[in-house]
Order: sequence, then C-alpha cells, then structure tokens
Amino acid sequence: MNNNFNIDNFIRDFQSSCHKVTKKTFNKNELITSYIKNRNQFCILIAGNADLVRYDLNGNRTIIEHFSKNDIFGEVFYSVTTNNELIVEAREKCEVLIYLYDDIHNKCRNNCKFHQILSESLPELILSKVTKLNTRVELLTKRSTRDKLLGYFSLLSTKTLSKTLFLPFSLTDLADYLSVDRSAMMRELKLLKDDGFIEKNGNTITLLYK
Amino acid sequence: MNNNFNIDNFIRDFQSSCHKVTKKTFNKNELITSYIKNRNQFCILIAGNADLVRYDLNGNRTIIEHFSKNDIFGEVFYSVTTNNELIVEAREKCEVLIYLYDDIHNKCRNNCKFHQILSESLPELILSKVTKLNTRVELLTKRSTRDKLLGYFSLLSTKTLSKTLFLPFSLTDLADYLSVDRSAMMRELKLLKDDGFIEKNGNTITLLYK
DNA sequence: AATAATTTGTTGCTTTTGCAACAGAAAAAG
DNA sequence: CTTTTTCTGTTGCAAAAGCAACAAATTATT
Repeated sequence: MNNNFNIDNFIRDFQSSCHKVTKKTFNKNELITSYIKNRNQFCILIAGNADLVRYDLNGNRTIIEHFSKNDIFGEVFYSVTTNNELIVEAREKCEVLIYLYDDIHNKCRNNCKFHQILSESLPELILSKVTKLNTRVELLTKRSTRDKLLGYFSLLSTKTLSKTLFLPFSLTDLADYLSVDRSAMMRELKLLKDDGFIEKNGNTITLLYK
Repeated sequence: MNNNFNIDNFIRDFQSSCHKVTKKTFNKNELITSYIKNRNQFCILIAGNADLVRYDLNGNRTIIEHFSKNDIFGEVFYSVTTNNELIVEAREKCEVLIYLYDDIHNKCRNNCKFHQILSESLPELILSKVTKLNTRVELLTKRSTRDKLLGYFSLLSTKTLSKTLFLPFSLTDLADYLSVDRSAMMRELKLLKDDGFIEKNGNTITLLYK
C-alpha cells in the first residue's frame, strides 16, 4: 500500500551505460519538457523542483502540478486534448531521468537492475500518483478562495506534522496553484488573519484553529 | 499505452467461487461505499453509473468524480486527509466488484483466471485513471464558469466525435461536477447561447465554434 | 555594492459568482 | 393516470473574486 519504492536506494544501480534511459540536467527556469501527444515520455525527477504549468489565452498562468524529488511526470500521464500547451519548467536546478514509457517494460541491452526494479515498482509508483492527483482534485473543487487556502494549509500541516508552515513556493505561485487571482488571495489571507484563523509572517503561516 | 484491459472479455472467467472478490448490486441512489482510511478497497464498476461525492459544511455537494462502466474506484486511490466524508453513490442500478487491493496481487484459492488477468492489467488500469484525473484537474483549474463549461463541452465533443452533445447527467449535477453554483451556471449557459457559442435545447448542446 | 528584477502587500473599481426564491416543465412514484 | 418529487429556467440582490495599478520589500544579477 505505502509507496516503498525508494529511488535513493537503487539510484546507485543506475548505470550510465543503460540504453533506455537518458539523464539530463536543467537550470532554473529552463524548459524540461513540453507535453506533446503520443510521445509517451515518462520522467523521474531525481533532484530539484519543477512545475507543470499552463499559460492560457488571457495570460493566466496555472500551476497544474508541483513536482519535487522522486516525483514522476510526463506525457504518458496525459491524454493531451487541451488547446493550451502544457510545459514542465525547472524551478531550480533539476536532474531528470527520461524514459519512453514502453521501454520500461523491456529490459535494456545491459539487463541493468535499474529497469528491473523500476518495472516492478511501476504499479505502486503510479498508484501514489493517483492519490496525489485525487488530493489535488479535492483541493480544486473547494468553492471559495478561503476554503482553498485552508485546505492547502491543512494538507501541508498534516504532511509536516506542524501548525507552522513554510510555504514551498512563493505567494504568487501559490495563487497560480490554487487557480485564483493573486491580489484576491492576498486579501483573503488578510481576512483569515483578521478573523483569527492564521498568523502570517511573510511566507510563514501558523494555523491557530483546532 | 492504450488501455487494452477489457473487462467484458474476461468477466466470463469470473467465478463466483473466487475467494477474493465480492460482487454486489446497488439500486439507484444507494450508497456503494464511503471512503474510510486504511481499508484499501478497490472496486470495479461493471454496470451502471455512480458518483464520488462530497457534502461540505455549507451544504454544497461536489461531484468529485463520475464513474461509468469499467471504471475503477475505491479508498486505495485516496489518502483520506479531508474533514469531509467522501461517498460513492449509485446514480442508477449498479453492479460492483469489490476487492481489497492487496488481495489482487495474491492468487485466490481457486487460482482463477480473473485474478491473473486483473493483476497483469493493473498498471495499465491505474495509468488510465491517472490520465483521467489529469484531465479533471485541467478542467477544474479553468478560472471562469464559462471556461469550465466550454472545456467540458470540448472534452465531450472530442470523445464522441460530434458537435452535438447529450449531457451524461443533469444540469444540476453538471454544476456540482464543475464546482460552481447552479443558477450562475444557468446564467452563463444563456450568455454562451446569446454570444453564439452554443445552441441549447434542454440538455442537448450543440457547439457552434471552430 | 549597486542595480535590476521579482515578489509582497494594498486598494478602488468592475465583473463574476453565489444565494435565495419561485414558477413551470419533466420525470418518478404511487 | 394522478400526485409528488426533482429539475430547469429565471431574477434581484449580496458577496466574492478579478483587474489594474503602484509602492515597498526582498531577492538576483552584474
């Protein structure tokens, strides 16, 4: 059930001589990949932070997903039907392993252990992706900016087992992640403060309720 | 890549003597299951339609996901951290196969083919769940009711290869699915009609653009 | 260390969305 | 075939959210 696939434990087995995987490094703000139908890219982020973003016609940016170490992403998870391009951007220096999804099921010429373990772990890995996405849907279906903020804080708090939260990205990004206007979100943060729900010190939030 | 797991093809192999699976029938509006942490239920809807819904403190109902034939659902896909209960409700008469997720990996006493095929197909099955959820996230991140409606129509249109759409659920449900107020959505539908984007005849929509 | 770029914080105004309420149409139940 | 229930369609008003613009603070860059 719990995701016992630990990339750290088997990354040592990764051999650069492996014929199926490509390892790439990206600098901050660099484009990691752009989702194009039917290329079936499957990526593992082994270092850094990145975002899957969409820019719409009105100039709005939306952070569809936020990836950190050991997260998986790629076209293979998307049936790209949207009009808007989806791109993955490095938020800081990133290291990424890139596969074609179908190649994961076949052993590479060197029969390396990396494939074997990855292939075996794939179901658990994808399952953890599902739970993550479901959490995301739960958050996005909240009706008001207030509920989205409280929901997000609550998730962070549960994850870090602390009432004091250091936001993993800027407030500007948070607004794009919650899919709301930044200034409206700032206003709502102030109201949450005024109403005694939170304490706010720059990008550090302390939850005062429950 | 494409989901080649077809339940119809192997449902014949399903034997009621299988020790790991439970088959249940639910009537319209009946509660199929309620998501409770750590029970690891994994379900396959083999007939009917159902919704995963959340009722919040303000009395709002949200349709988190809509399931139709061959869709999979269950607690195993959720890390239930939310305060609000999530329940799966039958929208019409439903037949459901219920597993405990961990049991899928073990053969049942009868060593039935059902398990074997299900177990082998699991990665693809879960992967298709991911693409579905990503599409859902794409839709929910749209900023306005108008964009949500157009986005939803566009998805339906792509799926059915037709500009004329028969909504798979009521307008009341659609509002709950898009996470917007029903009357506001009705108003927006009228505006879309007035602006010449759509034609609307009850619950049948015709797209006039592109 | 100085300059440039980005992010935070705030506000007035506009637009969109939500809420409440109700009548008519359609569907389900008896 | 009636009656009851649910769904559609509409509206006035209130509340929330978006937009635009700008100053101050913070963070990067040279």
